[in-house]
Amino acid sequence: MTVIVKEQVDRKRGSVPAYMQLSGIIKRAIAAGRYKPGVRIPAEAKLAHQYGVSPMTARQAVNVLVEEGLVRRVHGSGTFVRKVEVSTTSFGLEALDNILFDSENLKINILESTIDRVSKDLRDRLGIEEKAPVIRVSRLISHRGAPFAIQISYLPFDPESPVIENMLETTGLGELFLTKSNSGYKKGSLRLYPWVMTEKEVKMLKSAQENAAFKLEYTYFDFHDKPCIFGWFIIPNGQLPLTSKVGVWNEKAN
Amino acid sequence: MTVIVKEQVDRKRGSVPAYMQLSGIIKRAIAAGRYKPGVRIPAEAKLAHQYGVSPMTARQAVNVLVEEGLVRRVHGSGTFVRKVEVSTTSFGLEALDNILFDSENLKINILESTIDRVSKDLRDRLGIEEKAPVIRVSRLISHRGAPFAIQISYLPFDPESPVIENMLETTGLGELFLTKSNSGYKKGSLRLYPWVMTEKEVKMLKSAQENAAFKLEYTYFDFHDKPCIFGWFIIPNGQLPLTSKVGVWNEKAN
DNA sequence: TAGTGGTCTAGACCACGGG
DNA sequence: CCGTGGTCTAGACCACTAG
Repeated sequence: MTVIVKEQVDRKRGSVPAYMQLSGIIKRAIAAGRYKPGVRIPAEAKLAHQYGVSPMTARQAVNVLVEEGLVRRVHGSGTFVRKVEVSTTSFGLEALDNILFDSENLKINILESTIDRVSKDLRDRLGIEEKAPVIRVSRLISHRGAPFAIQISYLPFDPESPVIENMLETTGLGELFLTKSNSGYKKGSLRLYPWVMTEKEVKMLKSAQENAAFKLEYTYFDFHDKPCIFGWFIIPNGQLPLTSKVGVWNEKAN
Repeated sequence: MTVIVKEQVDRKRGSVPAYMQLSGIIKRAIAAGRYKPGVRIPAEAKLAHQYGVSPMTARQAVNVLVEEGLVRRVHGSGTFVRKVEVSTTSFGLEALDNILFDSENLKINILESTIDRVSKDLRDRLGIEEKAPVIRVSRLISHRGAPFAIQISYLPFDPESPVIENMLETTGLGELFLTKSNSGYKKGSLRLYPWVMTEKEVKMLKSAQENAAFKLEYTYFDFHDKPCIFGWFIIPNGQLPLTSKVGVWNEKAN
């Protein structure tokens, strides 16, 4: 006969926090199928009482599961186990960040740098007036000696700002979007597309076999909500792993 | 002379929760550039005292900003305003979900359905033994009358399970991954690639001008951690908007 | 050692949902 | 109405960082 011993929360000093232990207990119940998708898990007050913790601590435990996308709170009615579906998926750009901030292994070549009067569409994106000039810079970004991506950026030309020199001086991508005259951005908006590279792009990026790529388009705004840089990266397939996990992956760890 | 009146937290019943008001106050300070990237915001205890709320409430206010990626907590040293960078970006698949669960406007055509002995690579992904047979189903998914995506899925063939009928019966994608013999998945792993469509794919999806697409690959696991479905979607460019916002976008709203 | 965030208590009342 | 989650209190002690 198998005796199921109810898991307890261990309150010794130096142990894993109580709320993490409790969230682990619930997570294991979900992973084992004891709490099935769609069913309600015990109320927070009940969890608190059963495991001898305070309501706030029980709540914090449930918060962990909410943030992991495992359960959904419904005010007034309960907390329910979610189905494992596409919905909770999200892809982060940490991988891109790791490369862009790895300044030691990063090399940036300016391919072209021009001042142009550009299309209406582009002026709209940058929020600038009638036929004002715009700087266009295209760069080849290499990482660990291999071509990694192409970057195009557009920004309004301001004769009073030493922006061009800064743009051209940029060696680390930590400051890629940053210039000395700008202490940062207030906000940004990004969009990801699939992209078929042109022959020229394939050649520059030396990805001979492959012409599928991501196009990552960005617009960043200053503290007056004025768009001040617009552009995109072309990143060949294989350079930027976009992965995501859903459901219960770490039920063992507390 | 301009008098700056310090914002207060309004504690009337029925008003916005105190922690949301306080997070809004801090957010506006960041948006206005009063708290610049890299600098420390006031300690939680200080916030609690200054705005007349309890420490837990002040903490909850800061939690909001942490979740929005605006600040970073450093244990023992403080909470700091983050730069607006690529790092905090993440792309969600809600848009895909909205289509896949919009069963009224969804139509699914089985293009092909076969039982094969497949390559070692594929058997490894499905965690099955030596040359065991595998079901392959390819579907054309249409939404509001227009082709939306192609889906390929592989799953182990089990003669004792009525899986094939279920797969073929599937009309709504809510149950696309689900079969009657399966109450759900424990976990899943997804990966997004750029993809250049073949002529055949372009023809089926009627996206004449365009052959750039996303390839969304998935593996889902049952409650024994056994991979039980593997496959991918081919989604032409323009069908699946992947967007993300970083930085301060809603400083007005509390 | 002083100051920070991290955890936790033992309650309270409110807002919401469904019977 | 009752049970649920949502907000909130007024503290406590611990863990960590930096001077």
